[in-house]
Amino acid sequence: MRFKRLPRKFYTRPTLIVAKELLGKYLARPIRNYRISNGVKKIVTKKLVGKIVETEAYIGPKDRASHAYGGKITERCKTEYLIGGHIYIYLCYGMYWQLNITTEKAGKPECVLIRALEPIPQLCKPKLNTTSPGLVKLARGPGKLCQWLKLNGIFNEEDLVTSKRIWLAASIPSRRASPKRREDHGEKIRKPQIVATKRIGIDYAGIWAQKPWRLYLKGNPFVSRK
DNA sequence: GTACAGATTGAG
DNA sequence: TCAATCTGTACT
Repeated sequence: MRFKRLPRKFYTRPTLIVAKELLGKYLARPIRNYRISNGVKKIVTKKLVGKIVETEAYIGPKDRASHAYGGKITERCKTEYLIGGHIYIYLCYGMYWQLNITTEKAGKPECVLIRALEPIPQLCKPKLNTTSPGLVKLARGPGKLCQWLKLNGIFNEEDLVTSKRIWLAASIPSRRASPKRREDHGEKIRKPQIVATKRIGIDYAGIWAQKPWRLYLKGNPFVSRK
């Protein structure tokens, strides 16, 4: 199976399970640019692909660190109440966009913050330069990854199950893959490979700040705050 | 209306 | 350590 998109049911499960299983999944982001050359409009397509290596779970309304704490609905956080599989993206500190993915059924304001990606050079178009020392910094951190993927408020409420400009897949394309192959669930991340720590930047949240809801792949150099 | 903190980041 | 600079909240 080649780059098959994660289905709705992947996202409509308990948030901590989704946050854990998002690790190792691939995020694809085709970018179409229009260039005018001699009065002729040309479409130039780029594509960025990265593996998710760090996530954080936000479980409102009980979670003091969640924007939906106490069940509040603001212009910003109302997106969190959509059914699992939608993008909740918001501006942090007035400068940096934060990419979240909603979980659970509609009306439950829970989501997963994507904190870091490992860019996959050979899957990007054009291919990334693997010798570049800047590769590791491209998407290490929630603000950085949105800059790299050119994500902003336009993507708020985007549906990852149907969107043509961003999606998630369990596995990467493989020439060896047979069409008859059984469903591919992608790279299996085993428990010892996952580190769970307290979330970053939410020390105001009392006991909720201590919850081990930040998850990342052990030893992965693309994880933030090393 | 004003004041201030925040799921960040890079410069000094 | 600090400041960039929007959004939400708690005030005046």
